[in-house]
Amino acid sequence: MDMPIRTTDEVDLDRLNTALGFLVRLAQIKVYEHFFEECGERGLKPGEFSVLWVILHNPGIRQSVLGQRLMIKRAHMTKLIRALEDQGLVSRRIPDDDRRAVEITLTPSAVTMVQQAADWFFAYEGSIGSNLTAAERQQLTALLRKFIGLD
Amino acid sequence: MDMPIRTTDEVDLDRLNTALGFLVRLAQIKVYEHFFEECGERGLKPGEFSVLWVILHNPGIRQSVLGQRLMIKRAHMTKLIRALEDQGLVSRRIPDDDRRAVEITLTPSAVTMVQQAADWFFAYEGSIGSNLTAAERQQLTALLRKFIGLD
DNA sequence: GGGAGATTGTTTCTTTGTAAACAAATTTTG
DNA sequence: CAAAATTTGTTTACAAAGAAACAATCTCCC
Repeated sequence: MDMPIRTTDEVDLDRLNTALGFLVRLAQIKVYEHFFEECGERGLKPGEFSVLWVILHNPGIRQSVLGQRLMIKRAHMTKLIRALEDQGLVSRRIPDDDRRAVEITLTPSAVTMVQQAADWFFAYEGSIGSNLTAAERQQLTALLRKFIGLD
Repeated sequence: MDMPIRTTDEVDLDRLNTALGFLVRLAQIKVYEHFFEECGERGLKPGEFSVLWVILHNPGIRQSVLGQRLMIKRAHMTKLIRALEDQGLVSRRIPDDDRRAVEITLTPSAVTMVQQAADWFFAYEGSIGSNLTAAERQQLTALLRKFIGLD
């Protein structure tokens, strides 16, 4: 009778070892855990920051377009924007030429706040993948961009 | 007054373009969407399959070890295993040498089921990243493995 | 041996995100 | 032009996943 597995590195993943979807999921979880270790106390989550950052760089962007680019579903986007509005960070405007749509802008105070948050956010982003060499890191970034279709 | 953004590819992501954590998140969402397009009707989700697959290859594995390897939190693992048990796919055994732990095994019917599911699951896994060349795909896999610390 | 602390799993509560049904406005098409 | 189909955002209901508190067991150390 063989010994059952007791420790993590004994575990045999077999074909899962080279399954791209599986590896991406693990990478995503690792990134998230790493974020909350380092920036958990900052009060701004990765999703919130990226939404604010994109609005900063694309003032008046429509909710639907923002959602498409960040791959956030409409139903969820509504809640995110609503919460940001409640915090006084964004304002919504219904354009005349399409009264279904909503155009989103940062409030003046949010502009400075996001610019300051960018300091620690991108410092954190840079610290991800520190077990890779600079070349590997850049290669991984490029491959992910191509994989996602962001080129 | 400049025109607000109307279409997805006009959106300026600025520094987010090379932010590894952000790209990983997008990749993960893309994988998930792709999975449900192709395999949504199969009745077995990626998380469930990977749990069953790892139990198949590591019979008697402990719940905690399984969770560590797949990066699934204990609280969530309890629910997953419970659901699989309710479907008659796994059985739980409390070992004599540590009566806190739970050892998990596939039921005989689950063994054949998982082996069959592996056909379409890994076919799907192989279809991920079809916009990459074979070399790029392999490179991405290797980099992700190193990034995760799976070597 | 026995108490302090760690590990393992469970339960409960909350957060995050999705799905489906809906309403309003716009576009398409016959 | 008017009916049909589509787009956009919201609401409601639900599923997936994590956090914290807890109970049971085990380990360590005196």
